[in-house]
Amino acid sequence: MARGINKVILVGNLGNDPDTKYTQGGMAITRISLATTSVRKDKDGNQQERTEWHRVVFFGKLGEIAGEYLRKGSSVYVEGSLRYDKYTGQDGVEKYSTDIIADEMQMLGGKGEGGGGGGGGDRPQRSAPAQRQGSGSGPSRPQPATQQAPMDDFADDDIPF
Amino acid sequence: MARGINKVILVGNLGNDPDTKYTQGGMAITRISLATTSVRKDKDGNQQERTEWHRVVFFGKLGEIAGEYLRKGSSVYVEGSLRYDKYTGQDGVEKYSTDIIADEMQMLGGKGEGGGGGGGGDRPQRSAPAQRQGSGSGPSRPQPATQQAPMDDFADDDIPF
Amino acid sequence: MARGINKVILVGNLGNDPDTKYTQGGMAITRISLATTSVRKDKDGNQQERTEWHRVVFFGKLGEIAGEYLRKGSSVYVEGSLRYDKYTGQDGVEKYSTDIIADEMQMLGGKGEGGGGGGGGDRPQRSAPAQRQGSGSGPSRPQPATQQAPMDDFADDDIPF
Amino acid sequence: MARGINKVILVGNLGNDPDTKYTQGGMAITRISLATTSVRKDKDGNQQERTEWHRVVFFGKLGEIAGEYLRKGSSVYVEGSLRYDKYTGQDGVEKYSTDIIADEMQMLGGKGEGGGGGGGGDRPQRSAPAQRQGSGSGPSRPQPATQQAPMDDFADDDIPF
DNA sequence: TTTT
DNA sequence: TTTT
Repeated sequence: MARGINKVILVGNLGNDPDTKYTQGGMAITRISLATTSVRKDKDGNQQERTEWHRVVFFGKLGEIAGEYLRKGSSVYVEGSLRYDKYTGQDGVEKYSTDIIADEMQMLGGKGEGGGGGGGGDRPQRSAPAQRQGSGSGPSRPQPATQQAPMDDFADDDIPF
Repeated sequence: MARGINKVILVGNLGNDPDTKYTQGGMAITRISLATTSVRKDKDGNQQERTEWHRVVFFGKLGEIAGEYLRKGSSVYVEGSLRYDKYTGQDGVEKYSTDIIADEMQMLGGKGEGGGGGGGGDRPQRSAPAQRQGSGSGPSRPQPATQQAPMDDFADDDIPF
Repeated sequence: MARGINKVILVGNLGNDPDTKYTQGGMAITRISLATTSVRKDKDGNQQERTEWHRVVFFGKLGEIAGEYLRKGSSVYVEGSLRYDKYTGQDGVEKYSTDIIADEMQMLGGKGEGGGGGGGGDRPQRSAPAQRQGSGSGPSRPQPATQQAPMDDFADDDIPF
Repeated sequence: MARGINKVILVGNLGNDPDTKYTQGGMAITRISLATTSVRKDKDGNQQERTEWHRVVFFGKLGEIAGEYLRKGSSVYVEGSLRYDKYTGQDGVEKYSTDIIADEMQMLGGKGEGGGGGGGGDRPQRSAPAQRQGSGSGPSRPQPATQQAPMDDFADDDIPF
């Protein structure tokens, strides 16, 4: 049984096109970088902005939809949970990453929306991924994420807890 | 104006007593480490548990209340927003931290509840902090948190965005 | 595809024991009345309390768990969505009801917790409902709920949208 | 102190232009009717849609912003709490209403967005309400809301709990 | 890196 | 009554 609640709700814009990969078992894993901006007045009365860049991960069916319909600039609602990971970088140094594992998504329009797009968290008929990419195959765009974490070879087991 | 929604909702238990410090201006900053556990069945049908340790930060009035009433083991509801920071460690290496900046809190009872306690996000009359601790004063308990970030000297400006 | 987000998050206490019924198809439908209280200071500086009584409905597996483990006084976290219904009362007058259709639940302890209880939103092994109750069977406790709506005969189709 | 959590999160579209009134003390009270639609497959495999119409109320500053920037068709994020009211209709019959008392709002664009609009939950400089309407003054558009509740004369005290 |  |  679960103990506790771990819930994240985001509405923001993508800083880049989604990055979709597939596990050896064929499960889609799509990553996006999502901006939310807040404002406060500092003590001098000036407007101060601060943008957080959230690393959001979509698995499976949701990963396919996200990869197909979201684009740089898209506005999206995401619901999910926080996952903290620890890994050893190529430089041998321990690093930490924070991801939001999405379990619900809804497109909200906004600039960057692809051509025929539409989509949503519950889309009934959607096309299959255009093609399977083996891990490591294809040009892997640089990740703009705040916290870099490697994500190259997936087991099918690499799913959100 | 804010652009986007950045909201976190947690219900979990404290891994340690809260850690309260005060800015030079007297503002309380309380940190807790909050556990949430989820379960899934792996492909062999075994129950697999995974615990996330969230770093939650309370500022000002909420920081005083959290520091006074929460204890190791306490169960608490927290609402806040995600903040990602980047800093240079003492070893000169760039590091990243993720905090949940709380803006609402509610005690839920459970083990670890202090003596007369009570408290809540809106508690009307509460006592002032017992004493000011200069930064760095006192034994700083080891944090069970996933991601270590230093937090020693605060300006009064060091408040959530 | 869904259009929009309709989400409710509650933490509160049950005003009565749960009321579980079963559809002809054997699906459990459990209703609880959940209290949340807020406080504000009125203009005279007096504390003013106000309690909302939420009608929460659990279907299926969650309905069985809720009926088995929740009790009057139990503290519980509920996540769900709002559903507004319109029906004609026995007096021939049109009436309206508002329900929260739960899709997640988590017990938080507190007074009223049953004997061996435990439970949670994801409990793996739980016993089947002790017995089927035909609609109308058994003493139907008075509901403290704000808005009364009849709920006697269910089709198996009477499930949350 | 508050006991419990009572939180609603909505993303939807307005079915009509907002309805703004002012209390005698000059506080804005804006009401909107917000649609969220969900879909499920019935047992015959057909897509079944269901739309909920939420009555959302904005008070004070937020009421002014909502009244000024939202329009029929606008897409909006709303966060608030549930409030159930009971009143006696003009026919002498007791009735019930459910409102979401908003405490955060964010425009999401979409059709129906007014002219120069913009706005958001935190908008720094915004114009004052065009004019004060005494209660009862002006043609009060019919409310499209699901549950009708009278709302004519406000005391300044008529604010969310 | 987004967006308004 | 909205929207996709």
